[in-house]
Amino acid sequence: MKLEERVYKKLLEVPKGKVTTYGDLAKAVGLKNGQRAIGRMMNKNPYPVIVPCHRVIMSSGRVGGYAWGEEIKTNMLEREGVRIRNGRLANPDLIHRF
DNA sequence: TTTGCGGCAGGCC
DNA sequence: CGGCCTGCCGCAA
Repeated sequence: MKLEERVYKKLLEVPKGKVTTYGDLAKAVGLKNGQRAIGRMMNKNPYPVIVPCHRVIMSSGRVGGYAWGEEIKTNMLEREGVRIRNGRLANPDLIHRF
């Protein structure tokens, strides 16, 4: 199974209302410093909507980028119950742990 | 808080 | 097959 396959699968473990970070996701699949690689895979997400790539944010707490626009990403998160304040995650407890 | 540079998979020569 | 470039990051300075 390709790495990206594992990444998407891993991401499906993140429940609605919670998020994860690029770094954590990278490590979850065996990459020590593959945050950027993860972001790239998300960007080219072959399974839009099915894979909740909008639940992946930066370790700093900032929302991070999104192929369809950061606003869309933020709205989707808010709609799932993840509050965002000025581009930042309002509640750090919402970060899912693998 | 902003800046710079390291690190990684995948696609394209 | 090898090298170069890109891209939703991370962290130290």
